[in-house]
Amino acid sequence: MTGYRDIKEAVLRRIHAGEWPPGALIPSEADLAAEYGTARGTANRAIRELAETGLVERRRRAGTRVTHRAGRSALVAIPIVRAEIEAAGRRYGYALLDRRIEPGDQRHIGRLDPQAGAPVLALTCLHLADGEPHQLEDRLIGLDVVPDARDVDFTATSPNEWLVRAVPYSRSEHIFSAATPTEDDRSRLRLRPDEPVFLIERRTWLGAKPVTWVRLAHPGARYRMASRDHDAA
Amino acid sequence: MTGYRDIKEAVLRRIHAGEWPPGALIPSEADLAAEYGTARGTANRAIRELAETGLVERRRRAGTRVTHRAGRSALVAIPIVRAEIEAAGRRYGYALLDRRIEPGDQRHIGRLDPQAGAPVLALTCLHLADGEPHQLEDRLIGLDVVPDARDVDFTATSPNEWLVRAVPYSRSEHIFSAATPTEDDRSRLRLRPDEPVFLIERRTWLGAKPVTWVRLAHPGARYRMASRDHDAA
DNA sequence: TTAGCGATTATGTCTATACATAATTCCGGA
DNA sequence: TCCGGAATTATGTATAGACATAATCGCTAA
Repeated sequence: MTGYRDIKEAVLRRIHAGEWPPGALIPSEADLAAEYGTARGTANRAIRELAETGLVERRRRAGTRVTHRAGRSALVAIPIVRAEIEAAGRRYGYALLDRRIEPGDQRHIGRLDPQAGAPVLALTCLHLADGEPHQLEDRLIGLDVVPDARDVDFTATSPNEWLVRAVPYSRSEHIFSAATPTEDDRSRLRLRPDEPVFLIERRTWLGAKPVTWVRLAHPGARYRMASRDHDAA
Repeated sequence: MTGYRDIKEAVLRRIHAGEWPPGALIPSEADLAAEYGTARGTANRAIRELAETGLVERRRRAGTRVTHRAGRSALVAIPIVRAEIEAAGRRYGYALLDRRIEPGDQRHIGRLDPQAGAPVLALTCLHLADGEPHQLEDRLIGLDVVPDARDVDFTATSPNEWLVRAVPYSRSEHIFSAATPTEDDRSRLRLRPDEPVFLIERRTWLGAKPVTWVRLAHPGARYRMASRDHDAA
């Protein structure tokens, strides 16, 4: 039985083999269905999924063409720090360094962007791997959007772990960069002289409302974020 | 007419509204189809696509549950440097700094991993934004896999632009990190004292054969890579 | 020559039905 | 009580047929 996966793999193989170079028109769904002896729906699903990964582009009436691979995307998984450390076979440690409730004001503009006056929970925590500082987390949580956060014991549960379980979100934004560490970074992450930090800034929203902002600082020389992407199949 | 998009949006909305919190079981395809007055295939496509984004998880017989958002993935687009610079409204500049053909040996292990003895094209180029150094590119191309690269004039076309047009690939891997610059980085990127670099390392394969390895160094203080992800819809 | 319109075509989506497959539940026998 | 197999159930996939929609092609008339 030929399934949509078989057609997908076959077309993928033929593209990689150079049978259809970038820009070339591949056979129509009807032709592929006839060639592989399936219903058009099966060929449709195969080619539709290839189009979703960006390998081909489809237009009604004009047919399906192999994409010129400008600006392909990579799927980067940003793991929960604890899972990441444990997956590497290291012992996870966690400490809450600071907890404050502040009125939302100018200080938070460009980060959480809270409604004026809405209270903001500010947390600072440290994640350790085998006792070594691994990630310094500075977080803001909008208490108007997530009132429950006020009563959580963040000495026991890290904000990340609590949030992903308790609060849904609809949109997120990540910024990656390399930076010269602040004095805080330097002492809390016990950085070597001149060691840079790898920064991830993440903001998440639920609808239009900002849920949380977080700055994650890692010892740059000791941190790597990896991703793999496939053409599917 | 209710389409699969409508069901997708409706379910998404109900999850965000808290009707089905993380871990909760959502109605079966049959129930959703009945509720929205469609065929099961339509509900199937809606929920299947939500599962592809990681919002829900599906298991045969056990049903569909809202995901506990541990380790969600963000889709990070890694743009072609020229497009990135021009999109920011800046003038793109490019220079080839070095070009060599070397026999593949130990030096390339862990990077391109070429077949022993296969020739390797090594390129160093600089990408500029408004005349300022923006990205330093060190690249290895396996000439056994991509023989055409030997005859390309890389003073006119950057390797990236040529490769994405001319060579398909089936798999890629990215590593992001922050690092202390090498002496080369420092002089060629005209870094300020103690300014770190933001590094992207990418390797791509065609089937089992390594196509290219590249190290992209950016002035850390002046470079940011951003991504946005949505729940779809 | 060309503007415009209808025919054509490939993709997009939906339907109803069918069978496959994985996983849980239930029930009976040892 | 515990084990194993059968029934049940939700998802996974395929089918043939139908109509919608976008875009192109080609013909006709101005």
